[in-house]
Amino acid sequence: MLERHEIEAFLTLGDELHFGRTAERLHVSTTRISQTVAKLERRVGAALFHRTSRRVALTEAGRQLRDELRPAWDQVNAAVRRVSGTVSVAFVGAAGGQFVLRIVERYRERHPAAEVPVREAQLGEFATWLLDGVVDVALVPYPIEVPGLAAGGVLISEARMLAVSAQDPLAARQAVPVAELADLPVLPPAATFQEMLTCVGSGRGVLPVGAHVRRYYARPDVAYLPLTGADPVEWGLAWHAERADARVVALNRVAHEVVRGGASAA
Amino acid sequence: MLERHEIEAFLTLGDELHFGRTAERLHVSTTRISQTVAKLERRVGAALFHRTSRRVALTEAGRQLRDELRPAWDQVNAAVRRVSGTVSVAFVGAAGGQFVLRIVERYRERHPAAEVPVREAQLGEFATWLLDGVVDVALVPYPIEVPGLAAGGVLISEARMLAVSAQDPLAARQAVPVAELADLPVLPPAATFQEMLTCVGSGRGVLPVGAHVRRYYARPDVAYLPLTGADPVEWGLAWHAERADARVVALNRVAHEVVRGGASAA
DNA sequence: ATGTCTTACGGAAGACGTAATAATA
DNA sequence: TATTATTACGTCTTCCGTAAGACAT
Repeated sequence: MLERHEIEAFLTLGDELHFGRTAERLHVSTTRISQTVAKLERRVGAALFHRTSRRVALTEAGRQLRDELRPAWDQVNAAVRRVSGTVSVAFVGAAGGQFVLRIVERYRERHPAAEVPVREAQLGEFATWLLDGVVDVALVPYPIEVPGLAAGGVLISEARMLAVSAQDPLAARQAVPVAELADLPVLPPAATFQEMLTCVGSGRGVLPVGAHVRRYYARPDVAYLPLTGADPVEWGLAWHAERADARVVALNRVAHEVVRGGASAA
Repeated sequence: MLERHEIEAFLTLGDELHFGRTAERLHVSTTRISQTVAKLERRVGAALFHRTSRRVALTEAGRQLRDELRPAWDQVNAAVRRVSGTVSVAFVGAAGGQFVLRIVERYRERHPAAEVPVREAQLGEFATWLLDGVVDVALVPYPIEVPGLAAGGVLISEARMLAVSAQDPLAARQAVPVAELADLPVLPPAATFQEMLTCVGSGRGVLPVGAHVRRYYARPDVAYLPLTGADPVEWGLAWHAERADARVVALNRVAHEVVRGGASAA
């Protein structure tokens, strides 16, 4: 019945309520949106938008169509994304980005039609992203303690180190036994990792980190010491348990292949 | 992502597993189906059909896509049909057809984009049709005793008459009191109305009918007599209670307007 | 040999953008 | 007057059918 470009023009205009922004999002001219929507209204036989040159609003019929069409159309697109292997991936931290890129590269070789967008997530965000469907998979530090998320198994294991201020007397030592942590001012989680390192650098506390941080977050104000006796930091993929999918298992398999193929943590 | 004609070609070919029949159903050439499906497969990045010049079958990916795409696409079309006012209507009996056509004509005036297919149903069929979604609304004799169906109110009320064989001594009388029915061989329901009238004509029994039957089913072998004292026969619209919809209420309203506007039973 | 899917190619429909116009605040 | 939607029109993609080819039974 309706053509794809009509559906997308209608739904986007229903979101934006503005022909210019709609055209921009759809990478066409505003003219096209105007004509497409007009044609769609003729076809449906009812006005879908009230519009003056100053305001755009959905009519009752438009609201009804949007409410019914949006979920259905989303499902259509989800179906083709799944069959084409399109997966969106997030990573946490700089090293994760490096590693994810290698995984995605290998995955793309096997799914040439798949689009695999990669985004960076902050430590505090990734759980929400996965649960809300912002991304399908994320490379995150284990263990995952969020209910509803599933883990794909450890991919990277790295030594745990301690980030301390370069000014701190600790910085002169070779290593710190893990038992000493109890006596040190360990920083609480913050929104971004750089933020926490800045706190470390200013001497407000210390922070246990993975070994890769030494290389990816080298700073003059922060020193990194081995945390002797500590458990290693482990990384792996995570996803929304109920939305698990042929695509995510495929991506997880590829990730483990990349690891076995000699790729190791930074 | 996918174009309408691609989706329809894919889903139809998934049904038919035959390019020729698919092309026929879609009113295009087989060439088009071949090219469209080929393009779709390139776009998705996976073969959707195994095919030789002798056999067509869905691949695993094709099966998956079909299973996910079909319900989503059906929803898209249902949304469009609802907003455009498209309704499918069935009627029972010849007089019902006349009346339904008048209702539909008026309805179409108000919903110029609506397609309103009209079909005839046999007495024994209409409930199944409504429950299965074969049609959205039906004009049927009341009362409706099928659970799950809703009634739109009496539209037509006509005198009840008795169909008897022209050979029967009864045929000579002016009328039959309803009390006498208990002593007469009333025919049980059969698949079609003509079938039952044939039984009446052959003298196997009598049949209470609505007054319009006298005019629409006049036969030399059947005579119609007033059934004095009997309740009238009532007709009205029926629909699937849970799928009730702006369209069916609109159609029901139009039907009542047509009745009030001076249109009466045959 | 026949039925069936695919490739080659010319024609038509319509999707698209630029420029000019109308309408609102 | 400035912003925004609509109309007019020419271009160009691509959808489509006919005819010929390839393939399987």
